[in-house]
Amino acid sequence: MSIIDAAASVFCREGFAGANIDLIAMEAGVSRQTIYNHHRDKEKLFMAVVRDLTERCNAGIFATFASFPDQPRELEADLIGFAVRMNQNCICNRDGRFLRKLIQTEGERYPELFAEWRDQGPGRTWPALAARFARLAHAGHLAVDDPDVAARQFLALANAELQTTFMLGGTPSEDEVLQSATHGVRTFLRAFGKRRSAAAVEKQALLASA
Amino acid sequence: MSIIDAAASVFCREGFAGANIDLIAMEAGVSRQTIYNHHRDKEKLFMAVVRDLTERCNAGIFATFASFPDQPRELEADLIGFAVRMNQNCICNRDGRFLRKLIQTEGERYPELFAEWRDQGPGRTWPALAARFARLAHAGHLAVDDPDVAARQFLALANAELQTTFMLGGTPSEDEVLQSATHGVRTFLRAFGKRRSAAAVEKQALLASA
DNA sequence: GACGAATTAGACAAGACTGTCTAATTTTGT
DNA sequence: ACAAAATTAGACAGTCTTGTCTAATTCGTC
Repeated sequence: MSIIDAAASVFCREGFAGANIDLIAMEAGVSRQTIYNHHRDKEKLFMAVVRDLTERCNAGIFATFASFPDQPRELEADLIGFAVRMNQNCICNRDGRFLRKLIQTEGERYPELFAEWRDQGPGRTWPALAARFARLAHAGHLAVDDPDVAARQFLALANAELQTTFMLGGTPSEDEVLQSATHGVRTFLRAFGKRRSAAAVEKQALLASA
Repeated sequence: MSIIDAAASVFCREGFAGANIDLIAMEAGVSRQTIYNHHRDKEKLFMAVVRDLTERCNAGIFATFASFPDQPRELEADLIGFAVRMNQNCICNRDGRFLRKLIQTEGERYPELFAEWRDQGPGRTWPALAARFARLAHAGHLAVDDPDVAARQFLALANAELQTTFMLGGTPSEDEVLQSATHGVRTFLRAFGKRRSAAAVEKQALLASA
């Protein structure tokens, strides 16, 4: 395991103050001196960890965005799939859990560092997701007035049933993720989905059975 | 400030490992020895803090539940008001912020303590809120199939726009809370509200003006 | 005012951690 | 194979923290 990975793990478990450099060195399989060679001190190491996690999470998020159903076949199923992927690849995975915890626990102590995270993370990802929903609405698949609000509500709904688990730092099971996403997307579509005419439904049923 | 209050404040700011008993004593305006007299050691003090916060938060939550619009006059406005009160009195206030942070930062370290919190907190409040929505649906004001899901989604929607602020431990402004609640309740009602007939709307308008 | 209980300041031992230093060893590039 | 660079183990000083102890002081109650 790399120094940064080991440090992320220990900082998350023990908090900044409780993290022990010797322990990080042990978990990373290097000597303490090597850590001090690469990163001047504990604080610099911590900042490197947050930067690394932010970058990796962003990469994961944008990769997942690429699978957004811009041209949905089955809107509900496609959005549920997207919500599940979002959860599994960006929110419930190691990097996501670690970054969330570090921001929650140490965010107030490092204002400028987390201002950077805010700009690079949510500041870039929310508009990108909102743009997807705007396109979906423009293509006539959704009745959305404010895409920014819709994007936030989409994820809030998809995660609605996972909050308690997230609180304690746990990882929801695949089933829980699927359940929450399914319920969330259904509610989302009850609010923003376009009622299809009876004719359209019949036509689709015919196409599906053919 | 009482010992427990000062301890809550310091534990939140610094984390368990980083919290300094001398600092807690100073902020509480007592000597360190007095703290050791009342609470055997740092860990016992920490547990007392979590228990106290859980109790106070629960009290606030149930007090706020009492203002749930069981017989709504204006469903949207009433639910927005409830969502705002929930946020201001239970989630954004001192106790709510502190308890959330302590659970997020130290939850994994004290499994049995936080199992207790889970039972006493979410385990009691979620069913209570779900029962309110079930009654509202039964009275014909909502079209809800699963009240538990609806309750979770209601709060998730009401807080959808406050997540980033919560992450960093900040307190959203009154305006932000109102905005988020308004958007959230509107979406909630688009999903679960019953379309009123034109006649019903006219009748209600007449009653209101009378 | 007097007596018992609670509180205080301060010293203290024991332990933990950070960050530095050194000298030896290993790895890397050529 | 050799030289430069990186890594290692271990010791070390300095600082901080917890939890205990003691003796003096204050507080509450009668």
